Amino acid sequence: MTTEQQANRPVPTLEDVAALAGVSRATVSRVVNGSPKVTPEVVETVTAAIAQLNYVPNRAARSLATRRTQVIALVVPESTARVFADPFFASIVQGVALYLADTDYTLNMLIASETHPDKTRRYLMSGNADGALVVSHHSGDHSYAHLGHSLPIVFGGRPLNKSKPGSYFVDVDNVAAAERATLHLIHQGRRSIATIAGPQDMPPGVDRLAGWRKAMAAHGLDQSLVEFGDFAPQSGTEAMRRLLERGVPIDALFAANDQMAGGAYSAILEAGLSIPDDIAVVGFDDDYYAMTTAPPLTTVHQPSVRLGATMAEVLVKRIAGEPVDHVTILPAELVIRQST
Amino acid sequence: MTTEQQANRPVPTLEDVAALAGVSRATVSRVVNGSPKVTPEVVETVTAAIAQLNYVPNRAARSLATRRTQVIALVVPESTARVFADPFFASIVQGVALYLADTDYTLNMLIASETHPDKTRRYLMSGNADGALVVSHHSGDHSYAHLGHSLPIVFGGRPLNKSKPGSYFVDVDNVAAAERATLHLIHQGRRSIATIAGPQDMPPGVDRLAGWRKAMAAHGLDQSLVEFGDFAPQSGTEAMRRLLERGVPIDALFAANDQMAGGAYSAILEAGLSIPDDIAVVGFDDDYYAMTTAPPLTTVHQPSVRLGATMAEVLVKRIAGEPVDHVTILPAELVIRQST
DNA sequence: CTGAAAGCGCTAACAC
DNA sequence: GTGTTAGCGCTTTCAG
Repeated sequence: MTTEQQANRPVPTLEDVAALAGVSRATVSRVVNGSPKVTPEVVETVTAAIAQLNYVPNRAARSLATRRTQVIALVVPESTARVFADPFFASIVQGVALYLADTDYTLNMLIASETHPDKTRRYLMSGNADGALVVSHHSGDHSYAHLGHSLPIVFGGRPLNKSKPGSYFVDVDNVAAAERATLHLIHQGRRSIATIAGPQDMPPGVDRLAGWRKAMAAHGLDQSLVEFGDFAPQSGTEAMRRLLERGVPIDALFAANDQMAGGAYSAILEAGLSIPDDIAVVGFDDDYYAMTTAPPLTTVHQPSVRLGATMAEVLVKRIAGEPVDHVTILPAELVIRQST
Repeated sequence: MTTEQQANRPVPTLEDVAALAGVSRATVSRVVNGSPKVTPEVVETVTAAIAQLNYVPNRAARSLATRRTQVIALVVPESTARVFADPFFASIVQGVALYLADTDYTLNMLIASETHPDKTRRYLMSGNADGALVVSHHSGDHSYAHLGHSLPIVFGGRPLNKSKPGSYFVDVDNVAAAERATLHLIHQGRRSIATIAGPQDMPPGVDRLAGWRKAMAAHGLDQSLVEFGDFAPQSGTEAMRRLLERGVPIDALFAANDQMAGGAYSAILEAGLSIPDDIAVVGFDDDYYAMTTAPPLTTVHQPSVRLGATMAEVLVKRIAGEPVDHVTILPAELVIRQST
C-alpha cells in the first residue's frame, strides 16, 4: 500500500485526486475515462480536484493496465527520409500529427534502417504501438505488409502489386488527376501532346502514364510521344531532348512530376522554343519547382497534408474496430498557372 | 501471482524468459539491463532464452518501474509546421530520428497548437517525456524556455534574446557563414556588394546581416547597400528592385536566404542584367531554390541533418547527467555554383 | 551473485 | 453508483 506522501510529490497521482475528492481511486478513474455511471455531483467534485491538482494521468501506468499504448508509429524507410528535399513527406507528417493532436494518440516517428529492418519490425511487433503508418514516397513498397497480421497498418500510396489483398492504404487518384491534366491541354487546343513518364516500377509512374493515355485515347490522339524519366530534374531535361529530337512537332507536354517538368523547361528553352506559346507544360505534385520556374507551372496539387490526416484517421478507426474500406482514394486538383 | 500461461501468449514476458532459463525474474532483468554482477554463464543461458523467445521488454512496464519514459519529444510550433515548403525542418527531424535510432529513446512528434499552448506544456510537464527538443525555424522563439526547469530542453536556433541564460541550444554559425559568403564575393573582385537582409526580429536575419557587415568592414567597403525582405521570394524581387533603383552600380548581392536570392534573380533579369557577369549572387540555406535557379546559386549549405542529430545528442547527454555546453555552434559551408 | 517481495500508477472485474 | 481487490510487466531494495 502506498503511504501518503503527496505533499511534495512533483506529479500528482490518481490517488492524490481520490484523497482530495474523498472518493476511491476507481471512481476517479471512471471520471477520467468518462464512464457514464458516476453521479453528476461526484463527477463535479472529482473534476474540481483534478483541476486543482493539475492532474494528468500517467501514460505508462495506464498503458500497462489496459495493454494499449495509445501510440501510433510512423515508419519512414531510411531511403525515403534521405530524400529530405521532398516537401511531400514533411506534409504527410504534418497531416498525421495534426490529426492525432485531437485524439489520445501520440506520434512515434521511426526511421526504418534498411540494414537492420528487424529492429523496426521487432519494435512494432512487441506491443510498442497500437498501430503503424508506413510511408514510402513513390515506391509503393509494402514490405511491412506481413506485419499487418500482428498490428493494424495503413500505407500511404497503393502497393505496387495490386493483387495484395488485405492491406489498407490511402492514395491519391493519380490516374484521374493525370487524365484531368491532359484534358486541360486538349481543351486548350493542343493536339500533339507528349509525356515524360515516371519509372514504371513505381505506382505513381504507372498511374500517371495511364491517366495520360486515357485522355489521349478518349480524343483519338496519338500516344507515341512517350519518354521515361526517374522523377529527377536531369532526367526530365534528357527525356525532353529525346522527344524534341524525334522531329515530330510537339505543342504540349505532361510531365509525371514537377521536377521533371522543370528539367524539361531547360531543354525546351535551349531548343529556342517558348512556354507556353510553342509548348504548353503541365507537371504533377505542386512542389517547390512549380512555383519557382518561369513561367510558373500548371500542375496537379498533391493533397499531402490531407493524405497524412486521412491515413491517421483510417488507422485510428481500424484500431477502434470501426469498419473502414481497405482502399481510400483522395482526389487531386489541377492548379492552373502560366505554363499552359 | 501470475499463473503460467505463456503457451499461447502473443508476446513473451520477462517471466517467461525466467522460467525457460530457470532463474528468477530479477536475474533476467539484470541481464537485460547489463548489470555487471551476473555470472557469465547465467548471462549466456538467459541470453539464449531471450533469443529463443524473441523477447522484447515492455516499455510501459519498464517506464512505470523506473519512472523514466525513454521518450524524447520533438515540439514543432504549428506555424513552423505549416511551412511545409521548408525542407530545413524535414532534415532536422531526419537528423534527430537517425541519432535516436541508435539509442534507447523513442521520438515523439508534437505539433504545438498555438491556440492551445497549454496542451503541449502539460503533456511535457506530466512526465510523458524525458526531454524535449524545440524547433522553430528562423523565429528564435524560446517560449518553452520556462519549462526548462521541469524538463531538459534543447532548442534549435539561438534565442532572439541573447540574455536568456540557462537555456541550451544548438545553432548554425550564421555570422561566420555570411561573412565567408561575402568574402567569397570580395575575393572575386566584387566591390559594390549589396545585401538583402532578413527580418531583424529573427536571429538568422540579424546574424547574417552582421556577417555581411563584418566582411565589408574588414575590407573598408561601403555598407549602405542594404534592403530588407521577409525571407519570401517576392520580397527578394522587391528589395532588389529598390536596390537597383538607387542608381548606384552594384556588382554583387548577398541575400540572406535562397528564396530571396531567387526573387532577386527576377529583378536582375528584368533590368537586363546578367548573372554572374553583371551581378554575382550568393544565397543562404542551400534549399530547392539554389539548385533550381538558372544559373545555379552559390550559397551557404545548412547542416540541417547534423543540426537535428546534434540537438538530440546534447539532449541525451543532458538527460544522462553528462556535462554539456549550453551553446553548440555548427559551422556551415559555402557551396560554390554558377552564380558567382 | 541470486532470489523474494514490494511496489511504479492505473484499470477492471467483482462485490456491496 | 462506488469501493475493494487484483494484477498489467518490470525494477529494485533487501536478505541470503
